[in-house]
Amino acid sequence: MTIIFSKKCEYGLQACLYLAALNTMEVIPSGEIAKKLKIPKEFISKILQSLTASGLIYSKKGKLGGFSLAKNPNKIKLIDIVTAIDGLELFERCVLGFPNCSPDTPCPVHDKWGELRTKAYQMLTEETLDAFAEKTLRKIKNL
Amino acid sequence: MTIIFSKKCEYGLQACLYLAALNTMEVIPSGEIAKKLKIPKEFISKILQSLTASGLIYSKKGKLGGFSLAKNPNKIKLIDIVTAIDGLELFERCVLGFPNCSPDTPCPVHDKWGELRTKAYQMLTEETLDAFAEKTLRKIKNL
DNA sequence: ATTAAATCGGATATTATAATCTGATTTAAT
DNA sequence: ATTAAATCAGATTATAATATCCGATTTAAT
Ligand code: FES
Ligand code: FES
Repeated sequence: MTIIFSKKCEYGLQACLYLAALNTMEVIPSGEIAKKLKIPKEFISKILQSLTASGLIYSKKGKLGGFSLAKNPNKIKLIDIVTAIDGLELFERCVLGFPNCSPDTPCPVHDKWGELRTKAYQMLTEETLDAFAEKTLRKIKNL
Repeated sequence: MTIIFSKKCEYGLQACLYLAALNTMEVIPSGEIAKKLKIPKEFISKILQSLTASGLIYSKKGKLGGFSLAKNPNKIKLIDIVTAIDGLELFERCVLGFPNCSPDTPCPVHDKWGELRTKAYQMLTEETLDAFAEKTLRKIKNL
């Protein structure tokens, strides 16, 4: 096994990308999100609830309720979702599992790995959700 | 949560790096490896057993038994250990969890992520265990 | 031969993640 | 008012990863 992000986080990222791609202020019920992304409805529901608590997602209760992004997609970055769900451990931990990942106590691959995870962090940081709309829609079409 | 390699794989990598750093052909009992790396003895024992089955590790049974690398450290790469324990899923899977990661059906970060994981693969591939000996010993000293 | 110390195989326990279920509440339409 | 469809909170289940335990076997030294 090998994971970058937990399933929770993967689904959270997918759902936020999807909501951003829809480019609407209307709320979308979790059932529809689950159907479009082909992921379990109850699970994505829970995840969106927690993102609502984090303030990234807005939710509307009751009939005609659902979820939408809490702010403009050009204000949300992938790293925000990762931080809210998985945290930033990935960018602080030794890739070989040794304790105390730091330049002072480097493991044999610390330098190379440090570069890569910095770039991964940049990948999640430099663009906002609106930049991904087209590619998201194209990817979702093929599910 | 966020993982690159499973604990199994992390410990396997650590143990192989340690055995390589010792630069000896003598076998080392799992108890000593566990003590030096501060990891659970029973667990690393199992992991080394499976690596023995994979042919990366040599094991000697009975009193004065233990484990050593099955070949010269300059013939073993980190990727060999990763492949044996976690497999190569990390380098084939979509980082956002979408199905069908390929240039034909790219997710929004496919291109950037593809570059990074290629470099991660290189990191695990281009050097052999002997190259890591010094740094390994220095890291282990601080545990 | 006996003992001690190790791997080995298989089962078991523990913990974390993933997924589902249940019932309460909210809200819009009839 | 009643109904329908949604979020929400909390409990529960299922599955996988992590860790430990036990008994058998192997091997070296006494
Ligand atoms: S110590 Fe291993 S990646 Fe930093
Ligand atoms: S499709 Fe997402 S990384 Fe390739």
